[in-house]
Amino acid sequence: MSRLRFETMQERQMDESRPPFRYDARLADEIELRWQDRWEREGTFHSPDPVGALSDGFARVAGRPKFYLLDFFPYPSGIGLHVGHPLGYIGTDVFGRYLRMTGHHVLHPFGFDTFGLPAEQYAIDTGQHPAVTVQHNAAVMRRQLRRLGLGHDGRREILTSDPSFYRWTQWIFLRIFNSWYDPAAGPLGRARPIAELVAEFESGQRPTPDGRPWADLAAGEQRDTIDGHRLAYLAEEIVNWCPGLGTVLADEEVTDEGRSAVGNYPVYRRPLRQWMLRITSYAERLVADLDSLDWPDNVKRLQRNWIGPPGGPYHLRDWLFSRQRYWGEPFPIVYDEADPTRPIALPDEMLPVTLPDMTDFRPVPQDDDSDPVPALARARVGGTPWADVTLDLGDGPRRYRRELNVMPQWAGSCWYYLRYLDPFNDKALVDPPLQRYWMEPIGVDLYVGGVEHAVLHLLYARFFHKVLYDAGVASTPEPFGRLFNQGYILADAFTDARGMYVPAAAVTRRAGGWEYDGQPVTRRAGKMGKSLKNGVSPDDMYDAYGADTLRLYEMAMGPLDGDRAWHTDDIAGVHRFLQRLWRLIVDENTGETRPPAAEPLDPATARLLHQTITTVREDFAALRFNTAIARLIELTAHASRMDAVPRALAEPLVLMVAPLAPHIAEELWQRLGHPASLTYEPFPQADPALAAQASVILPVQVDGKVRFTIEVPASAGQQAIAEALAGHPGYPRDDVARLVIVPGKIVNVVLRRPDPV
RNA sequence: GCGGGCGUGGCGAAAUGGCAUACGCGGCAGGUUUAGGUCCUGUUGGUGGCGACACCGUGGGGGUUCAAAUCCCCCCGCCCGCACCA
Repeated sequence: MSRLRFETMQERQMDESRPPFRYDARLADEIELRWQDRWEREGTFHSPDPVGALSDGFARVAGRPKFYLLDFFPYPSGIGLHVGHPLGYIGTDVFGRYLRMTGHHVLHPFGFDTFGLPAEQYAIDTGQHPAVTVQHNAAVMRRQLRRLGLGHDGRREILTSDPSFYRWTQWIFLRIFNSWYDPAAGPLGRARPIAELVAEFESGQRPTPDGRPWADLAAGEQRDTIDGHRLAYLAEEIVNWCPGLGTVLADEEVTDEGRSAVGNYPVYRRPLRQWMLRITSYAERLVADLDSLDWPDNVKRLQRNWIGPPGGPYHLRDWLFSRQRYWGEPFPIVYDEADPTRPIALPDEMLPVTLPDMTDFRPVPQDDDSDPVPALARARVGGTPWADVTLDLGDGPRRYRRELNVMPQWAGSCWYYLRYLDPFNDKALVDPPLQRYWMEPIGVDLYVGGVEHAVLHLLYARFFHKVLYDAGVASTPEPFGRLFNQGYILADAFTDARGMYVPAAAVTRRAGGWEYDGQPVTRRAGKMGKSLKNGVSPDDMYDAYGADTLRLYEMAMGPLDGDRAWHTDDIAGVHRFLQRLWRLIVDENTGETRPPAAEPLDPATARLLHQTITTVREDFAALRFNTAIARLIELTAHASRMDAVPRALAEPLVLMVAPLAPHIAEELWQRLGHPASLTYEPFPQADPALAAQASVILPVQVDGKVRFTIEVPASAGQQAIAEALAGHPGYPRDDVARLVIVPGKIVNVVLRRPDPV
């Protein structure tokens, strides 16, 4: 193969020149698996709640400020991860570990969005049931992410397709269905229970649309009036109906010729009766409350543009909330056989409405002029249609017909962050004290994910949250106080003379170009993936370098919010850094811990250490992991030049590396004599007195060009610097028109201009 | 078209008004090694010079300032979003 061919154990044993205890992939693998086991065994990343089922151990962290750290959860792909996927997860893990070491009580949960089209499509493609494939795929991802050493509280993991979860998605739908928006309540209005609207009509406090007394309206008219106010309602909506595929399609799935992109079937624009959510009622609040959020400006702008200009012509339309597919949340709605168009909400006690098991759940092609048939129309339970059900809704057992649409992909992701707070609660969506403890005052303290969800997911989740806020379930007006968009990992792709992609891993760098199999190839930029043959598996990186090196490399590539190009060759740099760090503390020939020197730090080392602590703290706090790594590499290089590393340097260095490369740091920390995990060890504090320079070297410019430098006491002010300058032989004293002195920074000597002739 | 963003060594990048290129890759030289690889040390923007140095240099042009990669204007190039769609 290529440069990505990894050394075998046999080859390693033949290599006698390599020190046996050098930090390499083999040693990293052993260290990492051992610490991952220990973290799991000790529940290192379990975050105790103040009350309830997960409150054990809360006393230990009771005084700490809480921090709710959250990743956009993924849908579990069947293909497995490439190294681009976990970039954001590594970033939040590094940050979470830093927060724990700076005295925060961190909640960092993780879960999977397992309902929806990607999961259903994968199941269809592989001929298996989605309930099976999502479990399998989640297990694959769970293993790959665990191998990265991510510090999640695994007890809180949720899957949106789990009935114990989607029971509450249905419960939220019922809150929406049983609410109406009162624009007169408060400055921008709020949602109120539908029962209060009924009471206002009945008492005459609120006039009916045509002015007749409420009691004079027929029962059906009363129902239609009420239903017309609900935040969830049925309406005729123009959709892309593709009979050939048996489903409605998104605009993107329809070609310019009006046919389906898949299969090239005709697509018809036609009105169909669909569930809608009245998100437009919240438009003004969704715009106004953006001002309170610490979000990237471009995401706020996208949301504002999406919702529309302020003050009335809102373009935003209500949210089409039903799908004709199988793999989604059933609606908790039935229809009376005698009145089949008016929806009836099920009571909370009848939740969850579980999705029936179906062996053939694929959409079925239809005739051109037929209506779409939801997949659930074919579901049968014990020989009878799942749709037909006998229920007692208060007036004795009657026959009803179930709603056959399911909710869209987005439903579960609109509120999952609340369920992490109380995942086992079967009495409530979330226990109010837990909701208040973790969410107040700004909601999730940091939410990290890709910018591709800048509009829809974040807008829909804000809408759900505001409904829950109006209903008194959520106590903050917004779900996500701070948002951060991590960048994407791109990778070089290469094409040969015929324009065909060649495996990027087997391309080698040549002076002035690139070659594959002895032939020159052309480099092209592209997203990492199968089609460009440039995917890199994290498993290969573990085999070649270990997880700590992979983490460090991804964090060192550049700013977390920027796109960056993957270059496997560059990993060697951070791997060498970890090898040097290891060698400071471990004798790579014997495997013995080198006894750290006991003497105090020399002033220059102390100064560098404390300056490094200062900047690394600032960098971590601002998610600038790339520059933090540069400072730590410099400090390690300095330590490498010492005969023996004093404990007072080795320990803070290991602690500062720990958020980035936690496994090797734990191992070294233990070898330095600390039996407990360093997860909750205080992050080093800088001593300003030790960080201070006695003197500084100031560059002296003459007319803007640096000519020489002077050394002055660090505390020197304008006067002292001017005096030091006057004594320097390079100072052009007779021609100075102006002297600009910026203490601690620079001096600029402005010369007199010769008189124009 | 409209809106937004970006442009710095061979490459990823750092510097947000104050010595441009920290840190890493790659390159070059040396050490270790039978050799290659690994590892270690030094060096590495361009041009000129033996050299101390000098000049040029952050896409191009102009401006503000003692001082501009950074702030302003114009131009060029590239990227993203543009409405119910996962």
